[in-house]
Amino acid sequence: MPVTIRDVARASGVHISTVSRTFSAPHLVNPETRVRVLACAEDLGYRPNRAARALITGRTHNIGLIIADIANPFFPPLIKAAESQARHRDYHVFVADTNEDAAAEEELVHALAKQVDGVLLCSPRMSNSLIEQLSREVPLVVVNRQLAGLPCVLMDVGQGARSAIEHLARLGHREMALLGGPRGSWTSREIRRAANAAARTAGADLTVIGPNPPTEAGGLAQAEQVRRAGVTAVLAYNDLMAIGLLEGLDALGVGVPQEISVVGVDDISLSRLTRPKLTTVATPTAAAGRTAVDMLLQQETDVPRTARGGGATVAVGVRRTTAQVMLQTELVIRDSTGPGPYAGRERPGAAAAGPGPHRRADPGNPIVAAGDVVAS
Amino acid sequence: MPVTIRDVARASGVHISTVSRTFSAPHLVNPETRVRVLACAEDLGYRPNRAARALITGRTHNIGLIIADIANPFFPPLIKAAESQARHRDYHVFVADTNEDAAAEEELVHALAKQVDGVLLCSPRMSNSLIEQLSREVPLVVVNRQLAGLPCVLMDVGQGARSAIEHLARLGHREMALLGGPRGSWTSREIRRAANAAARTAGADLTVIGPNPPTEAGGLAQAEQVRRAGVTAVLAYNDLMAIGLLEGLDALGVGVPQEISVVGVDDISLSRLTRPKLTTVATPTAAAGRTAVDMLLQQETDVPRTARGGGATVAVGVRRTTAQVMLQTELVIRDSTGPGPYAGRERPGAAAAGPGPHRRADPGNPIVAAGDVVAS
DNA sequence: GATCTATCTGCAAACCTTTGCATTGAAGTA
DNA sequence: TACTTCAATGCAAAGGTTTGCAGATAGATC
Repeated sequence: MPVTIRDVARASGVHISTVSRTFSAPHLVNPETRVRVLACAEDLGYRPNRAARALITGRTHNIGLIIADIANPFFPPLIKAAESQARHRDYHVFVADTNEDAAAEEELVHALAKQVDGVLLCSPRMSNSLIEQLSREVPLVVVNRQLAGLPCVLMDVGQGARSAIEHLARLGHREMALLGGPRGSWTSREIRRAANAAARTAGADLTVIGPNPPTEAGGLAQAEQVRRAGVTAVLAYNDLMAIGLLEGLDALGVGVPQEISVVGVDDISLSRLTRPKLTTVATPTAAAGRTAVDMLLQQETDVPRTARGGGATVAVGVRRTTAQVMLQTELVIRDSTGPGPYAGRERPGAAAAGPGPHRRADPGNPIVAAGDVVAS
Repeated sequence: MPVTIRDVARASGVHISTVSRTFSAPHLVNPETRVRVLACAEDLGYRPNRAARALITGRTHNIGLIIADIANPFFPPLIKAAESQARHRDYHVFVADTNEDAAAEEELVHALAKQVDGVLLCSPRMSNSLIEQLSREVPLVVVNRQLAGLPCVLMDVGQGARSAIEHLARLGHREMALLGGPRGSWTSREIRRAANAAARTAGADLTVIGPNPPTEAGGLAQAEQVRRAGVTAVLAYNDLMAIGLLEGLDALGVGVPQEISVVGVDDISLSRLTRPKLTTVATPTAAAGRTAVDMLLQQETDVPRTARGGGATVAVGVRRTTAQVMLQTELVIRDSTGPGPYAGRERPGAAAAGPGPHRRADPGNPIVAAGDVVAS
């Protein structure tokens, strides 16, 4: 039933290799023949079998995109940017969701390995060593996690957390809490590290609550805990949790930002819709998606697959350049943060929320830190 | 570099066919041999090449899932349900997003065709005839669109729209508006049809505004228009638009539900977070995802691929059973609807929002309408 | 001891392409 | 005319796997 290259060859009276070339190397075939073949192909509804083609060329023109949780609105912009970038380069993106499950991640990488030319691993939850091991099976680009020797796209959440804490300190907050993210998240560790340091510098106390599932429910569940902690400001691992917290505090009758200020991370579109509107650290998700695709495809052209090669084994210690890209974040001040108990006191220059920094439209220009790494 | 079945065969001193059987038909190989082969495979890190396997078996154990817009929170529950159901059946799901673009849809079906065993087409925007044509290339299950001769999973949005209009009429509204969805959407047409009929029955006027992009921005953009229409109640094509409208009305200083009542469709999780909380028609998205996967896999076992068969062409007029499943929807009354200008007047029994129907946890039990269809 | 069975394994074709090399024929050059 | 050059096409191997068939070995039966 499915029409193959052979059918087209028979119909147009040429050899299958000519049909093949009509599609993959048109300049090698006589224009007259070409039109005839194309007509027959069109007639029969022939489409080259990509799997068979991949088997011999070693190129599928597909990219795998593994995501911790599609339901998290943080990811769609990244996905869409990756898809659009890939499309421009004549690639397709297949997305898969792991439900924040490390085992599912590994499973998916294996499943994708031979069906794609590379995999974008977003916010992985598995261990570094496993990632390294998998990277030997299929080209990998890691997003939101730093790994020596592997190409990574990072967002400077550390800087973001620092800005957030400084913003809160300037507003006169001293007792703060950090609503931590999920276990195994590099981003969560970065935020905690930076927030701790910034709090110390600002002379503020920071209570860490967590780890928590990075969802609205995760934030909601800790509202009581937050109130009991006696803090006047909270930085949440992401907007979803911040929004859940907003809800929880509202249910408890706690005023935001009158009694407690809340800051999120990500600047998902939803954060503009809550009441109060959420102050948050904007992360350049779209730029991350684009960059990740570029890095993957770059890697592909650097190290062409040995499709036909066969014979010689690749020498150990091949020099491979792996870049690590760090994208900038930015604090967006909205309505969920307000003056704290120490506003205007002691710390000169600590005014109420002034006309703070503003969100630039998708920064896009990375601070690049590239390095040569000797592959194993 | 990539280790193949041949390497394992060499290492364990057996023929490649034995290695193959060790994985795909273990009972046919001597236990001793099996453990030896498995040990070697483990040692070398061998994983069967799924593409090559698919080439000969005709089965990829992959399912394609084409989605109009991943950023729409309506879809993630459907995606996750489909993934989980597929996983139970030892299948993987690859998701692709089309940005509501009909051309991208077609393109993606072609790209996926030979790499998956079937495609789930969710809320397609392309024409019926094109869908039918594509269904000859790869098994298709259509979600959110009714097509004779193809397996479909539908949600009874007509019934939902009717309930919504009746609810509004009972509350004493007479002048209503419908915020239409995107062009090419079956769901949008269904809602309009049912809403019109229900409004007529209830003696209410219904102004249709649209078509609109099914996004928050789409709803926001029509807020002014809604106010000018002089209506006291609005039914929106989906929650996203309803939420945008809520925002827009708020900006215009129009009270919801005091001045205008708003109803959405979908019951996305966000609709519980807005202020006021959104009254909406809950659609069984998770059940739809599960059902669609089941129907696709059912179809697969009904019509096994002629992997080796070759010779005989399939007879024209093969009898194929295609089921159409209709899933129930349910009105969830929250805070965005309230009494209208005619509350308590004229229509007996029209009280203020009473303890209305409540959301059941994922109905899941479909009303099935199956039929035999003669395939072309 | 001969025959039969069951169990295990090997052989080779098949799936659908791509591609290096060989072949053909025509056009261009000396 | 004899030669080279070039464009267009065919040939056949290769890619990694599955699977029908046949061969081999061992044990069971008479």
